[in-house]
Amino acid sequence: MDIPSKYNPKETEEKWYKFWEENGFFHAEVNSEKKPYTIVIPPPNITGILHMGHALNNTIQDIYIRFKRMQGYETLWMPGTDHAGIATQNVVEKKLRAEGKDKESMGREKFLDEVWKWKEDYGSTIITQLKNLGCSCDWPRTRFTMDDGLSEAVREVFVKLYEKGLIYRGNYIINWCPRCKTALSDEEAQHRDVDGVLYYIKYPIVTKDEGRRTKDDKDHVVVATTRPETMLGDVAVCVNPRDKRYKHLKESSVILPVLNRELKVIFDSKVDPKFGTGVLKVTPAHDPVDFELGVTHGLEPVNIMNDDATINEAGDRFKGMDRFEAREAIIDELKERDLFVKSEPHRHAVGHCYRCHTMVEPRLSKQWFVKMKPLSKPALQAVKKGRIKFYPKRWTKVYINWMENIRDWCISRQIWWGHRIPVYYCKACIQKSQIPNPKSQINSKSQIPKEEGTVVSKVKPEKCPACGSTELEQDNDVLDTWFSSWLWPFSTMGWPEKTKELDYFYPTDVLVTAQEIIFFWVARMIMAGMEFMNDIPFRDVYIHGTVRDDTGTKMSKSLGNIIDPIDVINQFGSDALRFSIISITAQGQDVFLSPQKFEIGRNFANKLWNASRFVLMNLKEDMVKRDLCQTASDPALSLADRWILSRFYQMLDIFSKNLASYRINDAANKIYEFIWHEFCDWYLEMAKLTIEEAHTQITIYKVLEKSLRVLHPIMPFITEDIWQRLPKEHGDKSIMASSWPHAQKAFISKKIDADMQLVIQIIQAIRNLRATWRIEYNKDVDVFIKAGKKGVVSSIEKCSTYVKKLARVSNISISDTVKKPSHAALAVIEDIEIFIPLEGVIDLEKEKKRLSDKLDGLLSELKAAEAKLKNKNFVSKAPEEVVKKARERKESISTEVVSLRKNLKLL
RNA sequence: GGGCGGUUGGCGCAGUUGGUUAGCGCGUUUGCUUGACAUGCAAAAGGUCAUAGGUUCGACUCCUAUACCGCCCACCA
Repeated sequence: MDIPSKYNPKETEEKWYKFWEENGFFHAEVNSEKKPYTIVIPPPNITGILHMGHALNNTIQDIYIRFKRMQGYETLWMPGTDHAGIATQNVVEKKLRAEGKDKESMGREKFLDEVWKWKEDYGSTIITQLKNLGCSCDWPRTRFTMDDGLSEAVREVFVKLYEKGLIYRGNYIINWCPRCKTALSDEEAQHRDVDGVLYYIKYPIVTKDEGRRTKDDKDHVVVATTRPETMLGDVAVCVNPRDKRYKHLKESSVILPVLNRELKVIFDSKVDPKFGTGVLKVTPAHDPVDFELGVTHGLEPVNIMNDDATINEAGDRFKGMDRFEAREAIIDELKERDLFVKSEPHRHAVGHCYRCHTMVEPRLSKQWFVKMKPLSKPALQAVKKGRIKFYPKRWTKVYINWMENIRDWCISRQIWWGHRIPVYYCKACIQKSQIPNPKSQINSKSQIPKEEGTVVSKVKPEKCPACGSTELEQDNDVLDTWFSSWLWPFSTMGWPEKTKELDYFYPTDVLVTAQEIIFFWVARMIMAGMEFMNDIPFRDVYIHGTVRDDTGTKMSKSLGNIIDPIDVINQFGSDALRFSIISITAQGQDVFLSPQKFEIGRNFANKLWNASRFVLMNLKEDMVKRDLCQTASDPALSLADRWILSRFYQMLDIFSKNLASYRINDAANKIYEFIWHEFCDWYLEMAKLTIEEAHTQITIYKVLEKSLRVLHPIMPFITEDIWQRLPKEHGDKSIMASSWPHAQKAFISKKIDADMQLVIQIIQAIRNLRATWRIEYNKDVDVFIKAGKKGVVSSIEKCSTYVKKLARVSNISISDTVKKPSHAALAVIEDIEIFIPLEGVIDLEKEKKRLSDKLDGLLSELKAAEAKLKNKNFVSKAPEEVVKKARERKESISTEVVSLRKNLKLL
């Protein structure tokens, strides 16, 4: 049988991937004969390129898909990408800017054409890369969140939720990214600790009743703020009603410095007297707490910022300045007017845009929201009742905690790329209607009144249902990308149509994802599944760790600490990447990567390749086409044969159990251990003795062939390549279409394991003696074994050929009563004694001399070490570490002396 | 402020319900080009499992506290 001496991953991977894809092995169809097994891919975004997180995530999914496929399930792995509204728009805008164009002058239609064109050109990079990784996705079913079908699902959901009163439009404080110029959801604003400054500013007091002022009262209050520029929008100052320090302010108002506006003093328990000075400036348009205060105290918000966070006309002479510029300018002015008290460093968490990392601005604006509380209830129940299980379990608590404190979801985005909100406004009706005063509606239980002149519809209505006007305009905003992703498990299968796919493949079996995405996606998918499918979207959620570099920092493009999976694939091969990353990722733990970690997989692939080469070089085709079960009863089977079969079936059992409990690294390491340290290190070496014989031929073939099948989900390419070179006793065209090995408990024998264990221990003991006594590696020795009480004479005798071969022994004498030969080396295993007579094997005199020379050297070293430690100056003055080391050194010398003396005695 | 994770030989990590000798990879030392493999083989050195208590016949494993590192969530301006 023909096999190259070097494994070439690149060539192999291309060849077999093409073979699998062309032969339709990835494709799943509704099949009533088989049970379905479904995974939906967490859709990567079209601007993305494959990173290590993807590599880990998709390797895990591919392992399960291949495993279940071999177990006879109809496996669907649904692939796709998401349109990543903000990210993609940013990328295309940047590209256009480089070409001297901008989206405003192009207009919406033309700009969107450009984005679609960009998507055609670059949007499938990641798909190609997933193929390089070996992913066996059902590519003909590939979906995109802006496909017609999925867009239809989005509109359907919007209308349904609106009609149920779960979608509303309102004026609230939202997170605003001044760079992307759009609203963000709470999840999209990522809190990061920032070294800020807390500024203390005087607000002069205007007292209506001068007579009530005492002499001690100051003529101002001091307000502490981290964002002085927002004072342009102040409408009040607020203190805690129980704060005695500020009782005198009851009838007063204060003057807003800089703008000289008169501000009310209000009292509210929301203010923490312990923070700053206990006086809060109230800026309803630019802070969520202040907004709430504004609502309860009936204050009209003053919006001071444009959409790019520059100051608008409400900021008077600061108009046009950037928010940070304005901050400086205001502080300067306050200092000039002696209204500035002090500033102190203040570390606090500030939201940042998750797409461009710009500091987000809390901003009052009119947006669309989803009311989440009603949706969260069934989703919470599904997890609490155990219908959906998290692995590792601890994420359950994180999920429940978030769900129980869920807040309304801001879903409108002021960008163009995405699903345009299916809402139409009738110009005539809107003019007639009054926009209601903002009330604190977030999480409120009351029904939200629908605005007049607003038509929510999947298709553009011909005319306004109220007044009949045809002047209808669609909302300019688009929906949050996650508003389409949360429907993914069913929208990809044709929902809202009742398709046979949905019926068969839904709910899916497992969702594999990273922790960052639990709130963005997992939680919302569960809510959507319960609401629209009336069923859970998946049964298991496996949360794997985050991929970090070897210093523990999260890998990210901006930090430049990326290890590109494609580089690793080019250098070591996809199998090596897959095996390595799986093997070092313990369940749910973060994984720290460095380039050399991928050598694990490369070396393993090399080992497997060479072992297979050895087998193929020695295999006789006509001898292996036999049934293993028939062979099992063959008395000719040797101890080694029986042992490796016993070990294989134990490994198989543990491997499957580990996969079932999402302990994938354990599974990977189990097969690694088996192939390398049992099959190669021991079985192949022993099999060399009887390689011509039928029992060895069949065993070696079966164990290799089955091991390849077990390893295939993790290392699909190399296993396919070797498998194809094996003699064909099976009709399968591909290993990926072959069946998973059946568990055969009958082959597992603890007795066989123990017998072999003894043989291995004896061989290791003899090798150890050979090394310590410096016996030339190719010199055969005689061995005397005194068997202990356990009566192992016959069992050792039976396998003495193994000992002879693997430990280079010419003669073995075993009995219960062997006497210690003179000048013999001794090893002990429990009550078994092993002797090697050294006369004639090594030069005894020379060895004696070598050892006593060494002993002399050690003794003088010991003397010196002892003297050093007796030196009081050294012990008291030298650093503790040094003294400790000296002590340890002394200890190790004395133990060496003891063993050397013992060995000398033997000579 | 709340929650979670980690602390195991020089380095990076496993250790599933508490049970004989705590494993793996890298690195180190020694020997080996042995007809599958030097991306390898053989042998070896190296750990009081962060600290202090507790439960138990028995604790790396369970409980309590402490320390350090890291992550997530959060409207103290």
